[in-house]
Amino acid sequence: MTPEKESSIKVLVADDHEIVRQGLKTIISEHSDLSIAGEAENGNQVLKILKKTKVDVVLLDFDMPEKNGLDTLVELKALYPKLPVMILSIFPEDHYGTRFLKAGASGYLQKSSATDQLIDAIRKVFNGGKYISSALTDKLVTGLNKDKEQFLHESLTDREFQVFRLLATGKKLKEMADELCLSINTISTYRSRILQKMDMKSNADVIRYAIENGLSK
Amino acid sequence: MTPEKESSIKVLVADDHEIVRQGLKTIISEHSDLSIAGEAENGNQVLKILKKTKVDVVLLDFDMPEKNGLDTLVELKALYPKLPVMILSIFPEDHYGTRFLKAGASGYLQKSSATDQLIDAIRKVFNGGKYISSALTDKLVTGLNKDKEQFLHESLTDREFQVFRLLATGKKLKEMADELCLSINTISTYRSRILQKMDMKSNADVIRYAIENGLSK
DNA sequence: TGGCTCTGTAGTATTTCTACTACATGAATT
DNA sequence: AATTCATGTAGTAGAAATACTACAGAGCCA
Repeated sequence: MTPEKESSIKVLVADDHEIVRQGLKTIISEHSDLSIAGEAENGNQVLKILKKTKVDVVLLDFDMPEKNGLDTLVELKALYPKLPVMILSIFPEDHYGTRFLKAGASGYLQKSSATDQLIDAIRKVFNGGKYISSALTDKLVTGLNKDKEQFLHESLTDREFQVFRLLATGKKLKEMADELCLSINTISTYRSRILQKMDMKSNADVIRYAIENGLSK
Repeated sequence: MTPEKESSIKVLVADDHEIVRQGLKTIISEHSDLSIAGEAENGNQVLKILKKTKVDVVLLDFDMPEKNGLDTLVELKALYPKLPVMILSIFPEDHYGTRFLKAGASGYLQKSSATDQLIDAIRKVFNGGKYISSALTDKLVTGLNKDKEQFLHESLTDREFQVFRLLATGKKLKEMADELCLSINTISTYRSRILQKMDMKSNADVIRYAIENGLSK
């Protein structure tokens, strides 16, 4: 492990894939102004580490089990409003980016991005800036003036959207309820609201939509 | 980069995520009996590298753009039947594992696996073995001995296929039963047989398969 | 020719889903 | 301040899906 420098930006790496964590650690430790503050497999570990360790920037995987990126982000921002959080995801930013930025993320980066971009992004959010791709910037700018909903799913609330994603992968009510610690009936209510908002009739429509719009793989 | 040793196992790393490639390279180069033969962002690059370079094992990401893992795997095995290929995926092996093994992969590993498992797997497939989880082994023993069908759905009977198509569009049991003038229970039986034959767990899998294989608009 | 396996079919019992209803907050609007 | 709307949450009852079992005919193979 790179010896921690006093002046370096301390980065907490959170991803459930060990391989990805390894990649991030390697990339970060190759830059002398950055260092690893710690690593976490899920959102709960992130919170635990933050209690004990000084962290300057959190790199948070979107899609973690147990406690996912969005939930973790919300908690994180409640506890540490000033801590910059970068979201990492395998999905294109134009589909999910705005949701995370609204929830307080400082940036959103696809995992397929170049390492240079990652480093840039970390430095930028450390200095209080936001990091978003130019594609997303365009979308935000045009989206503010023009018709708001380019995508049907953008009208969903965060909770609804969580359920939407689970629904799209064919999860059962019970599984979703367990995962989100909610009643089966609550999930079912979300489902109804999703179908209504998106003008759909069945789970199959949701799955199809998710696949066709790259929200599910 | 680690200097290449004459005796080491040369691994080609193929993944569209630079971060993941970096992680894989780091992990591999920490083991003295392994080395990096090259890296590729997509299937075409894999083929290009193989033409010029000696490679002992290919680590292939399931989900690459331009040319995905399965397509690449098939081409690879056609050109280099003896070259061991490990599939890496973010998905649990019980969802997709068998498909890849049927197509000639030497192993299937989730990206969330421990690095030790990755190293074990590479060594094992290099020595001509197969690397699969024990959960998956059970499944295979029951299903793999038969001749491979090019498409999973080809093993369905006509009736089953009719139901398959209806299922894939999200039709309800009652609707299907009416359309085919059969009992709801009969449709349900077909559904079970479809899932069993195609190694699937839910209607969502069917819908996904149908979309991805152009069997559903 | 007897026995297997595959296919087409359906009933029963249980589990899961869904529609409908309800209520508490908090934000927005009048 | 009062009211309305959006959101997060859950209960109940009825509908739908599913698992399990069963059985008959067709074809196969030994």
